[in-house]
Amino acid sequence: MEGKVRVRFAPSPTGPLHVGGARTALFNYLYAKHAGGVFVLRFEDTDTERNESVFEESITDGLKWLGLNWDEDHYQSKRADVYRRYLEKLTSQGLTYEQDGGVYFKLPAEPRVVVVDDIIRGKVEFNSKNFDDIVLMKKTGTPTFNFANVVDDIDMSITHVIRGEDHLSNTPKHILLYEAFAAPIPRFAHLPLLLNLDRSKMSKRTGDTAVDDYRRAGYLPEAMLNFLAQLGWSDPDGQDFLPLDELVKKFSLERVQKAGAVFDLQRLNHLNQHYLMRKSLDEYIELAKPFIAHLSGDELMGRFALALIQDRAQTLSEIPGLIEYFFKTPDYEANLLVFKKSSPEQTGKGLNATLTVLEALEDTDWNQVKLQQILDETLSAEGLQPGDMFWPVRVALSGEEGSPSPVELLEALGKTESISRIKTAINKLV
RNA sequence: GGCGCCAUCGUCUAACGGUUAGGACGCAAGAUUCUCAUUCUUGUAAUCGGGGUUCGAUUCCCCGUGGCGCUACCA
Repeated sequence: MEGKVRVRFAPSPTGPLHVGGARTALFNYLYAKHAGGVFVLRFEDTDTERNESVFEESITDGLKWLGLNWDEDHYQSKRADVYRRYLEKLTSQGLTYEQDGGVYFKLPAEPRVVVVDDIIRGKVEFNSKNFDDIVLMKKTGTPTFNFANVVDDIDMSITHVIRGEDHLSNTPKHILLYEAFAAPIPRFAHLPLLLNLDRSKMSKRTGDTAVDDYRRAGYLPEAMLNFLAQLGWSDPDGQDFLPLDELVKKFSLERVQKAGAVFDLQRLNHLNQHYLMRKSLDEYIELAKPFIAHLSGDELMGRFALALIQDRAQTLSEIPGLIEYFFKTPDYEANLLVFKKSSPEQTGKGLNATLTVLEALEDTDWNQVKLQQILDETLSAEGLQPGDMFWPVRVALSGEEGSPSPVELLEALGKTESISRIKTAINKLV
């Protein structure tokens, strides 16, 4: 029987959690959970110059937000004794030497071919004659990435190394170290890189690359998860929307793409809107709260407003812009009141007729069904076109070219405010 | 420069040698008695080039081209 699957996500806390890192973490998580294995989080914090604890928090917060819970965590900064012990194993075999205060690993005297057997890419051959001796310990006394990474993967019994393709070229050096330690070599899987629109490596981008940027912009974790999962992997059944537990069930490294994948925001937006629209109103309100804290007004009306725009926002951060006019008097040009197929005269007629019937309407009848009925009746009684009435009433209430329908707005705003706004519109028109 | 990886619509991708090369995003048009959004329908658009292998290549091999990565006492 094979040993239990153990994978690791090994970020260095020199920056906030990057979307590429999140994708790597996700694939590790999916592979581990699919196999009933263990997902290890290992901070590779040996670069004391660039490490910051805020970045550790960014990484753990980001993983938690996405629901990628880890089973163990480790810090390389706390494992100096381990590296010293492993270094001694190599030194006692005469495989190392010191130079300029650093410790180096001697490459094989005779050049040889090192084969990386990659799950995604197949067998990749490298010749050791193209490498330089490997630095194991810096003169500061801390281990290098190449050394600490391999030692930890051995020491933590990592069975599968799933990481970005940018590490493929380092892998033959790592294999040489595994061999020197007479340690079992894990399976490797090098993931395609995430790319900018211009197909350059995404980590070099200047815009939003941190997971937290997207969280703050109002993206949902389930949308981000779905998006990242399908950057380099595809569901065998062609499903576009899969929750995390479904991803776990269906994931396999065999279906991972070899070519780099462009991070296309339009697709993320689409996924986000999809998940946003399907939230219950109560959930939606909770999600929206932090984004609309600055808008004050009647709570019930706020609830109405959010219900009306729920299928219109792609991100939570768009919400305040979409519901602002519910909370404050809209500002717009008078000519916006006139529909393109109408005239100022007809528009005025429509608004005045509407005002008259609304003022006569009992408070108890102030609901969408009744309002729609009454407006329809008025329309035919006055011999008006829909654009002579529905459009200007809607603009009078919202001040926007695009918005929910007039009866929805009337119900949400209530009688007093609606009538006030329609009067304002009539005055604007003359 | 050296070493390595990669190559299907604009983008994410499907098609374990035989399909009218499929889906999704985007875009365009239409329907849903005003707009926007939603929903539905339709349309748009791809196998990088050249050689092989094969009865037959998106698929296998070689060359070219292009993109990317690595080549740090960064990870």
